[in-house]
Amino acid sequence: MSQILRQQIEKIVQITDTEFEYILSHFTNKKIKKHQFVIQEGQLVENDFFILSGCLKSYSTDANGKDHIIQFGMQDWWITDYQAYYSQTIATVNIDCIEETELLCLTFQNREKLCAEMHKIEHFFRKKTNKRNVALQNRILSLLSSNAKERYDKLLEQYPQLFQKVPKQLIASYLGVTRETLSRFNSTKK
Amino acid sequence: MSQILRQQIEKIVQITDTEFEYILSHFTNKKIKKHQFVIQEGQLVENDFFILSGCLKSYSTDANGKDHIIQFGMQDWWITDYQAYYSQTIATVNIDCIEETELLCLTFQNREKLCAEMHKIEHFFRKKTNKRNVALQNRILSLLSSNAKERYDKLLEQYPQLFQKVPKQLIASYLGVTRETLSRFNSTKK
DNA sequence: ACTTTGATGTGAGGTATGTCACATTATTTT
DNA sequence: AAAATAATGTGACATACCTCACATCAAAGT
Repeated sequence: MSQILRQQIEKIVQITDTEFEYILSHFTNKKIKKHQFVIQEGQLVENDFFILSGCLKSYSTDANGKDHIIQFGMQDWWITDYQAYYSQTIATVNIDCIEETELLCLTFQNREKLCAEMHKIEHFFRKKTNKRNVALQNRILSLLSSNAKERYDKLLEQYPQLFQKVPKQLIASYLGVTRETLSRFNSTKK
Repeated sequence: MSQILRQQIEKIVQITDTEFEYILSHFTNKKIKKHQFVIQEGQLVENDFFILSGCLKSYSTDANGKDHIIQFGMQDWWITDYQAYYSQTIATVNIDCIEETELLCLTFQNREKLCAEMHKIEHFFRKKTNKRNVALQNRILSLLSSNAKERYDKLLEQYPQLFQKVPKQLIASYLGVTRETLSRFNSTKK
């Protein structure tokens, strides 16, 4: 199962069996049931999570009690409260499971240790973060330049797997619209 | 002037005079006048730009010919079309100068060379990108959870310097509202 | 200094999306 | 299988924001 991580790393840098064993020894395993929290607002964020299987969401609750989805997580993706993780402070977001999920957990200390010890790994994480940057920027652009329907269509096209796992009201929250508006896209065929 | 770059690097990793000289030798200098382009849609993106002085904007033009500001750039910030830069493809955005600007230019090849040769520099760029990630994510959250007025107030609070250099219509574009809506915030005092 | 160009303000009316309420249909849980 | 819970659809109405039009004011180029 943890081979998924190795595959992801090896898309960017080549590593030996021994090196992978060593890297993996810095992770811990966690299995989490549906509806359970991985990170809760106010808690210290110790880990970044690599998703072996399952599905999660990270979201922030605003002043009016409304949730806004920051990110979904599925197999092969990483998820945490990055703001809190990188600065080792308390979470401002919640992360919970949409379905039963298996994670590899990497503490900040272990991440920095690996990066310091193995230049290759620092390279891997840099490249990974670069990609994340581009994705985030595209989402901003989508929010700035497209209406709700266009954003919906684009997301459906880009991540069809997501729509099998995630209820539409969460998709709506991710896109920044109400579930009602999103629902009406099915009838209105413009 | 290029000491600004050194200061930024040394906030994250310590380097010697010789090391800095070496790093700097991988940059080229560029001076650009107001209204001139640094990157144009369709061109190959060779450089990432470190801003020594001045002010720039990067923006994307949508299907209806409307511009959307992706990022501003001021002293001490980096700017480029990251999607095109990281994948060494052609630009989908434009970057031009809001006022006369002085840049340090780093080609992708030189960036990768420095990162490969100096672990410290790879570390620096990783940390830098991490921060950028957090900023981008906060902007997404702001677009999802705040109305135009709230976004405006937050930006004004966070980057007051920006409002001295940049016309309000560009601020509007960055926030994802029309200049008219933004203008009305001055009269309406809610 | 004058002229052009760009930035800002403001009114009137339009539209996409939000809100609330309730019905219907799936999905879990017992 | 029944009961409870969550997800979805849809109507009526509200509203934040957009569009277009024109006036004013500031800045830049000659």
